[in-house]
Parts: sequence; structure tokens; C-alpha cells
Amino acid sequence: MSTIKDVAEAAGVSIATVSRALHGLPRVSEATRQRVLAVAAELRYVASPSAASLASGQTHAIGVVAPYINRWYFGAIVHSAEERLRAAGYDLLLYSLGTDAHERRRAFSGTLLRKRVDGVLVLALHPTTDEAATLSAVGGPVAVVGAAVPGWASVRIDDEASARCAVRHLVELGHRRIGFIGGDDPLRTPMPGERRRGYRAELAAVGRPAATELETVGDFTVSGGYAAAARLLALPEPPTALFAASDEMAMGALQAARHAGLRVPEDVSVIGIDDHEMAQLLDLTTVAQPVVAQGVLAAEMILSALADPDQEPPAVVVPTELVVRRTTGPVGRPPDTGSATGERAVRDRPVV
Amino acid sequence: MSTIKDVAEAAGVSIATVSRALHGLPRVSEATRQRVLAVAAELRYVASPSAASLASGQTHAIGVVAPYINRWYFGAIVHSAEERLRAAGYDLLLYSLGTDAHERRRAFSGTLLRKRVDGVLVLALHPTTDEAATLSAVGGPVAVVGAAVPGWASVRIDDEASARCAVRHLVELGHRRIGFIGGDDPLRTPMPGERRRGYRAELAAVGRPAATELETVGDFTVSGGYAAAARLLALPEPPTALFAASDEMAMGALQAARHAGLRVPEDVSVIGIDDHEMAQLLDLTTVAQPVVAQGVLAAEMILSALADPDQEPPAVVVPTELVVRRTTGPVGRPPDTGSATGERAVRDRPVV
DNA sequence: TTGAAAGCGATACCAA
DNA sequence: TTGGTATCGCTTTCAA
Repeated sequence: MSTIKDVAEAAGVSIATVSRALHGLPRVSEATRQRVLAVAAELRYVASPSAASLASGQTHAIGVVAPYINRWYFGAIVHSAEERLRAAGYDLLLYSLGTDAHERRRAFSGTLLRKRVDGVLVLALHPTTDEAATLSAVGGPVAVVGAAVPGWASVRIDDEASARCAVRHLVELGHRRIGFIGGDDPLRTPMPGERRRGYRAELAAVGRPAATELETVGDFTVSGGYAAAARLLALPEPPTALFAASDEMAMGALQAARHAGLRVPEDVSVIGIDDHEMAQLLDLTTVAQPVVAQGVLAAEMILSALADPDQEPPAVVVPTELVVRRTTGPVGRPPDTGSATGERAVRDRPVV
Repeated sequence: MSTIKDVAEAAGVSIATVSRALHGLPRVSEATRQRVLAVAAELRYVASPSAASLASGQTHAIGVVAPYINRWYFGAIVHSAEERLRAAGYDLLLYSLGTDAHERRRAFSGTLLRKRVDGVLVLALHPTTDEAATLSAVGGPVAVVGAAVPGWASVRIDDEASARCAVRHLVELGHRRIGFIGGDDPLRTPMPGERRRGYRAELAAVGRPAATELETVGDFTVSGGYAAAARLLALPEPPTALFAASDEMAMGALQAARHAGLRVPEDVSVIGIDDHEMAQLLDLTTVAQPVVAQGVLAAEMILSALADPDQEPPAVVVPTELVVRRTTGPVGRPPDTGSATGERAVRDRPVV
């Protein structure tokens, strides 16, 4: 494996000149640069990242801290962020933590990241004040997706407003008894709480404050949504509509309704949040959030902070949009497939 | 940010001793070790990975080269492999290439990985002989999931046998006119071809060689599966069953059948391969492959090769299993929900 | 049991 | 326009 020294010798110049030539820096004659480039290519020279970062203090790597990588939301965001970061010459170091508190501590303490990355992308994790402080101490800029953290750049949706939007859609269809499938908070994100707050607020706005028995926990998985919906539909006075705080839970709810012998949306309406890639396939009505845009934006925030560390970190809230498909309909009547059901409503095109 | 020198001074020893103490090496008295450990903790010392790898030649990082990260199969494998590798003290460098030929070239040329990782995990990508050679030249061990490459460790399923298993299930249900939804090969993987071969072989075995019009292309996406199925079902003499080479395509096929006004499985049976996490939700019959096990196994192959570079790289084929749910049934009769439909059949439990 | 010192392979400053 | 060289922070060998 050739080093910069090999290139220097073969090109008949010093290593300093090789370095300059390869980095496109000035103070190298064009002739020399070409010669160095040719020799480097010939020797298949690749600079050692370790040596380069030891000398320069830059790693050209961004750490991605996420609870999961194998879920739609996270996969989509990591994918779009990676594309943007790689185009800018950065590598991605992946840290998916699971729900393990110990791993979380390691990641946020900086033990894993210090001296290893130039910046950090945090996904859907809300650090405590302490955690934010220690992770900031790692040194580089931090951007977070799905939460707002003082001092960090952030991109997110308005979770409370999105929940209100979903519930309002159901209310406009005449529903008054609406079940909520939320989640507990193993990762201490504020998101579940905010979506619940939106649910309650919108119900309160129509004078039907939420009943405790209508709020359940589905922990953001398909099977959790199934179980929660099954419980709600088995109530003495079951809800006529279900609002799940994520599409994955809504999909479970869909199946639970079918297994209970109920037609969707004739007997029960179901709405989610996300616009998961399978939502269209299942005809699920949902409040769509732009995941790709959030990933790209977060990546650009990091790049921008890297370029100019002194700027104020931006906090962007991206819009969501109600997408009406076929799992929501008027209460107690056959589904309305004709005219619009709400001014913000977007009626979705069929697959393909 | 403290360095090893700070720790050495604070502990009143040399940096060599600090290094030994921190690495648990011998030739350090227990008392000294404790003192160094205490001082290091106090100073929140974290060794610089760049300096360490420059000096030792080891990066403690594994490169993951995959076409996508935001698809079920890849997310699941990366997740399980990461867990295993992190437990062994390795970081993960993510390289998801998309279908871009240029990115692919960069990754396999070693430009991205040389001197950067100790080993490489390749997912579902089949390198050319040249690519395999240059990636091997990167230096560390390589393990591949979903393909077999001479000289590399590998874990995979038997794609042809899995396809035969799926088709045999349909044949045993009485189907003779069976449509195939495969995919072209943007990433030059042999997998699609092998599944097609299995389809043809099994049909030939019952004396019904495949008709060209029954073989379509769905490019392994939901919408591709939808379009392919729609085409098949619109044939003058449509198939009574559809075999999709992946669950995602099968899900699209399911929807296409419903949109065509056909009942599944009464009018048309659908089977896939994978056992995608949503397959259970959709009651999809499929041939399950163990993704978590494949990820862990591949990770362990790399670790093992790192520990002992001289061993012969293993090539493991993991078993698949037919999982009968409710999208396949006897041809031209109402679905048989009673007794078993095949000796390898596993009847799936309901969700939750 | 401990320390001194020679690299590892680059970057970047200062002279020439 | 070029080269010499100090430096980054650690690992590892060899002496003490």
C-alpha cells in the first residue's frame, strides 16, 4: 500500500508538494500537479484517513445516532442524509442504539464519538440537558431530526398540529368517539406526548374531551397497534374511529378491525401519521410528513455549520399534509368517495 | 480535550505505561493500573482513534456496503450485524450505493475503504471478478450476505430451492398456470436469475414448462409488483396463482388483484419470498428467510477472520421455510383452512 | 515494572 | 514554486 512518500519519490518532488497537488492547493505549478496526479493514480495511492485526521484535526465523518435503523422512518432519513453527506465528501458512522439505556448513555456521553466525527446527526432522540451538554462537548455541530433542542440545529414536524389535523379530519366526518393509539416513551422523545396533546386538544375544541378508556398504548409497532386497536374495539361502547400516532400502528389497527369482523371505513375509520411507503398500498388515510426532505435538510444544516461554525443553528418546522385515502369515511354511513372532505384534504392517486 | 500525555503527567507515569494500563496489557502493576484508570476517568480521557490506528494499523471499523439501507431486508441485516460488531468493539461505516454505477465503482475500487476499515460486509451485491479482486486488495476480510463469492466468507439462502418450494406449494394446491414476478438486475446480483430458474425447474418437474407470457418483471418494489401483477391478470388466459420473487412485489400483486376485483385466494393465489415484517399483517403466504441470523452470522465471520486470518472463509447456506398464511388456496375452490397443505408447511399464528 | 524513543502518514508552517 | 520539518496522539519495541 503506497504512502505519500512513495508518490513523492516517484514524482521527484517532496511530500509537501504532493499534498498540495492532491488537495488542489495553490503554490504548485500546473506541470508538477499533473505529474503528481498521474503518479498517484498509477500507484493507486489513497491517503490514510487516520494520518490525515491526526494532522488536520478533521475526520471527514459524521456520526448518525438513531434508535433504530430497521424502521421505515429512520431508514428513509438516513438514506437521504447519507446521499447528501457523501456528496460533500463525508463518511457516515452508524450508531443505532436500540432501546438499551446503556448504549444510549455511551453514545451521548461522547465516548463513542469524541475525536471520531466532525459532526453528529441525531434522529428522533430527545437528550436530557446533561446529555445535550456532553454531546455538544464532542465538539462538532449537531443536527437533530424529529425534536427541537436548544443550541442544536433541528428539523421536525409540528407533532401536535399534525395530530390535531388527523383528529379534525375524523371530526369533520362526523366522528365524536375517537380512539387514540399512542405509545409509551422508551427513548424519552417528546413526540408521543405531543401527538397525544394534539388529540386531546382537538377533541376538546369540539366539546368532547377525551375519555381515558379511549387512550391506549401501541408502542409504535404494528403488533402494538393491533393489540391496542383490538382492546379499543372490544369496549362496551367502541369508538367509531381510530387515530394512531404512527402509520405502523394504524396498519396493525386496520388488521385488528378486519379480524374483529368490522369493515373499514364503513364500521370504523382509521387514520395514522407518517405516510409510510406501505400506506398507499393499504389505502391508509394519514398525515404525511416529508422524510426525505428532513434528512437532506438536516444534512445540509451540518454541512453549513461545518463551513461556518458561528452561525445561529436553525430550527425548521416542515409542513405536514392530510392525505385522504380509503380508511376514513363518514360515521355511520357508507364511505363518501365523491367530493372533498376538507379543504386541506389531498385525495391520493392509486398505486402506479 | 485531554490526551494520553495529560493522563501520564497527572498519574505520574509515562505514556507507555498509560497505554498498557488502559489496554489491560501485562507489565503494569495493579496499583499503577488503578491509578491510571482513575486519572483517565477523571480527565474524561478518550483515546484518539486516528492516532491509534495510525500507530497500530487497525481502525476498529467495519465497512458496510449495501445497495440500500431503507429497505426491509437491508435494514434488518445491518441492524443485526451492527449489534454483533459493536459488542466486539467495532464501529460501522455505512456505504449505501443506490443503483448508481459510479458509486458502485468507487466502493468496490477500494478508494473509499482502503486504510479506513478492518473488514467489509457486503450485502446482496455480486462483484465482478475484478471488483472482488480490488476489494480484497483493501486488505481485511470480506463477508457477503446473499451471494457466494470465491475467497470471501458468505451467508445466503438457496434462492433456487426457495423458489421451487414456493412454486411446489402452489402446484400442490392444484395450480398449473402460475405467473412469475421477477426483477431485472440493476446491481448484477445472481439472485433474481436463480429464483426464476427455480420457478422454471419446478414447473418443468410437473410437465408444465413456463410460458413466456407468464414471466414478468417487477424490479423488487411494491409498485413494480403491482404493475407486473396487473399485466398478468389482464391476460386472455390469466394465471390462477402468482409467485413473486420478493414479498414487497407480492404485496403489490395482492393489491393489484383486489383492484382487479379478484378475491385472494379464491380467485387467485399469491405467494412471495422473504417473510417481510408486514407479511404477517397482510396474511401473505411466503417462503421465510432468516435475516437476523444471516446478519449475525456474517458479522461473526468477519470477527473470526479478524482473529485468525488464515482460516478458510466459510460459505454457509441457511434454510428457508414455507409459511402458509391466507393468500394461497386450492385452485378453483374456496380456501382450505383446515388440514395441512404440504409436509414442509408451517401454519402461521395470528398477529400478537 | 517502567520509561525512552522510534515510527505510523499525513498536514501546514516557514524558509528558501 | 518548492522543500524541510515540526507536529498530531498513539502503539510498540527495546533498555533499564
